Amino acid sequence: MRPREFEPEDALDRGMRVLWARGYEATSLEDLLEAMDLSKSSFYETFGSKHDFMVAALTRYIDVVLGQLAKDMREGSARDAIFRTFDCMIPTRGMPANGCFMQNCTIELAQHDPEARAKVREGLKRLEEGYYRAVLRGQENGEIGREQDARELARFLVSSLNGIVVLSRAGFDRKNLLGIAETTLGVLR
Amino acid sequence: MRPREFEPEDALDRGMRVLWARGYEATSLEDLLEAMDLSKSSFYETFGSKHDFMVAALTRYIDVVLGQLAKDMREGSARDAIFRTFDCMIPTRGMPANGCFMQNCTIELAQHDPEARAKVREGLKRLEEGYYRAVLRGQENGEIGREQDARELARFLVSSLNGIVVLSRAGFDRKNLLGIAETTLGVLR
DNA sequence: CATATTCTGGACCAATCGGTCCATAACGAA
DNA sequence: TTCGTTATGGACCGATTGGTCCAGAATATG
Repeated sequence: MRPREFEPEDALDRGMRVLWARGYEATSLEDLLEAMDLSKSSFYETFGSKHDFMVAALTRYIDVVLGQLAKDMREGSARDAIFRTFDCMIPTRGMPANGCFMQNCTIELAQHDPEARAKVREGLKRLEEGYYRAVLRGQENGEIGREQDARELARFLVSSLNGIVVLSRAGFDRKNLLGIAETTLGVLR
Repeated sequence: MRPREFEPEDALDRGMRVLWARGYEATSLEDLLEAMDLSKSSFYETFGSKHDFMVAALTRYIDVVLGQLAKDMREGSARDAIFRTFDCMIPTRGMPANGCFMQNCTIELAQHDPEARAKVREGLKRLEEGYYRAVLRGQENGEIGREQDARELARFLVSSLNGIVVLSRAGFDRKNLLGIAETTLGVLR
């Protein structure tokens, strides 16, 4: 046996970042190979196809990024926890505003690509669950009123996060985006 | 002089719908020509290039769709007017959820394409102005409290609309999206 | 009807696309 | 060191990409 000369996960991460920044269709295989420092045969041997790779990258993004987001939301003040999810998706000034890879895939692929669509819906569901639990926790400890349905609020937060991320990709200032996030939190009363 | 055999605006509209549904990169010139019922030479003679056409389509979308949206918002109850903008961007069950062409361009193009970026920012600004005026009207006639800054609320509404549209493209039910819209309106108190 | 002008269809182009394949290099096991 | 196995680089593929160009069709004008 001859061992691989690359780490599949590292390569996946590097390739994901390219798809994230440029989009699926606008990224050529050559772009991917260059970023991943891989030969064509290694790429196809390991990942199957460009499309398969995109699905793998999306899966990993949902696991890693959204997993971390949901994990960070599990403790402390519900309002703070929720605000943090917004804060960490808002790019700091000067950083590239790549938005959210899952959102990019939603817009570019979800409507015509069943696999991408399924992944995206799974990711959105996980995000909603994270918010749902945070809202419930907030309602239990009195931070958030019980008049509004926790499920509705969770869906509202998923939508709000996506809205902010869209505007970040359009180049809105961090300051304005944080303002929107605060206005959003105003619903939780 | 020989007269044109097609109506440029009609062709622009038909082509725009294809870009809207499939995205810029995923749409080939052949796709466009077929949808527009045009020959290649007529296309290039009239629109210059695929990229120029996309900019023209985006310009027209902003003028027509967002113009209508802003116009419909100018009268009557501010809350109702704002809600209507959400309602009309939420697809009815069974209809294709193409979302918002400007949003699609934001995600797919704004970061790397300066022209698309400029158009998108102009469109978002116009949308914000529409909401701003509606919020001011609401604050003047007592529908909306004066505690919150109208500009902040306008930006929040732009963001919220975009969030809902993203979820619509992900396949969320109209019922849930309307629920999100109502929760959003709850901020206007 | 003749002519000048403009529009159209499609041949044609180089470049690039995603993907396959194989000779060879590089390693683990013996 | 030899052998068997696997990973790698790159040649190669047909299809498609966006774009150019021109011969000829169609029409307004005189």
